[in-house]
Amino acid sequence: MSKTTAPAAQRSTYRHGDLQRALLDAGIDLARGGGPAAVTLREATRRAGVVPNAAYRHYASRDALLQAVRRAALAALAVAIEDQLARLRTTADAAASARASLRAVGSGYLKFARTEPGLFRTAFSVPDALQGAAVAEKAGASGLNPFQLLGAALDRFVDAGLLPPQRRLGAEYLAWSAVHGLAMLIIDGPLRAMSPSQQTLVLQRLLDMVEQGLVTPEGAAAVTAGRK
Amino acid sequence: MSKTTAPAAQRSTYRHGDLQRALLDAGIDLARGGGPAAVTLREATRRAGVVPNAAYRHYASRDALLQAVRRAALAALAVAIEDQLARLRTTADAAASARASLRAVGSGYLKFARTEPGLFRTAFSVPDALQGAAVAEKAGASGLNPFQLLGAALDRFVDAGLLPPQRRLGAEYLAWSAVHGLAMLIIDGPLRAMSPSQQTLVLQRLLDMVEQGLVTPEGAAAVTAGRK
DNA sequence: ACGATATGTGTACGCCATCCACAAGCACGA
DNA sequence: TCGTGCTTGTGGATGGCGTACACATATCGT
Repeated sequence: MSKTTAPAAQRSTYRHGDLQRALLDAGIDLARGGGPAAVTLREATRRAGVVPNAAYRHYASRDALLQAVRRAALAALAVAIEDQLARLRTTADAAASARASLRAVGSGYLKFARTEPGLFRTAFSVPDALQGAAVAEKAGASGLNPFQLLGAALDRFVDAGLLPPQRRLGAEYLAWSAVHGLAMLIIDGPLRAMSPSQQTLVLQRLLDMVEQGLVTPEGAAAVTAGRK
Repeated sequence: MSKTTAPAAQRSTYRHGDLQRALLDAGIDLARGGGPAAVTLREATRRAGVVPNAAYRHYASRDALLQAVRRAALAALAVAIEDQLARLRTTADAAASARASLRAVGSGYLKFARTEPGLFRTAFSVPDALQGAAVAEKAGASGLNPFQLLGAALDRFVDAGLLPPQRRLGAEYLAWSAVHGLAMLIIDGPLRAMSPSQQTLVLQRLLDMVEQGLVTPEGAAAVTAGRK
């Protein structure tokens, strides 16, 4: 009876359907709660109702799973940024809307870091392989990169004539560094204790100064004139 | 013979002398090579020539040891910054020397991040206790904090009349964020692949823009006038 | 000289990643 | 239709890790 026809219950669970996806989801959930250190093969498989070794059919190692979670976290950050961008009302004033979109990117970035610290930390955690020394960069460049979104906001500054193209690259690094650095300092740095309202206020002032650093004197003059 | 007077060799290793320090040194060495994940109680005790549990007489947990290593790494970063500051030639021009010291802090910060990525990552890694949610901030504030050094550089901007005091706090956040963020992006972010020479060039331009963001229009005018 | 205290040892448990051999389901061709 | 072979999950084992508990040994104050 048990030999020729296996019990249906056992057979139904033997094939999971989409274990790869289930493991990834479990990993994301773990990262959300406890950062990269919390995503463990055994717990992920446990949540998927499967034996630990089953994971190896879909991910070469724990680090491979973590890498997938990292990509997902990065994508989630990008979505959060796009959310903020979508909130913007369209305006005819190119300069104003360029500034607005930079602010949207910044606040989306920060909001994600604050509301999903585990995922944020995971997104920027270091793969095991890189811990020691430099490693040849892999392809990557999957769609919807947060930094690309920030770059797009800078494009609008260039289009609006606020930022001369030859200063574009330096401006990009400044904006990346400022926003990312602020998020890091707020997440686990000396700014951790600040209240959320104060944090957004700091972001506002920081972006003011970034703009002041970005905008070429002539551009700034033009804007000031236009504002009056 | 073996009862009344124990053999000297055994007695000499039973008391380690300064195991606490030895464990910390081992931990620092491990962090240097492999980042925070590499500092493990068992390996540290192994290097100190002692059994794993001995560590618990000096550190309450692995995380406690890691915390000590973090503090040491932070102090090492501060030393690297002071090194760069010490290289500066003294000048009468207050404005010029303020700018120079900001640059020194920035390049010290970045140089440390590049030459000691393991320690840098360890310095800013997150204690286990904080991984999930916010936690009441402990005292900390030990001497020689990198961020205090950056603050001191900004003091000189204020003293030189380049930065109005009421903009001081925002300026501090901008400078922190920009420098720290750039270091992060270079260590494990999208700027990892850049050559060191290009990285320092980016730092230069970034600091230019930070200054431009810092300096009040009147101050800038004064400086420009003075330069001519 | 002796007892309290600090420091290191031994043994053990549970969690983890990972390796190997095996079994169960499925897909496709003889 | 019945294999035959590939994919996916299982079982069992190994070694590393943090950590708890009981024990041994050195040192120090009285």
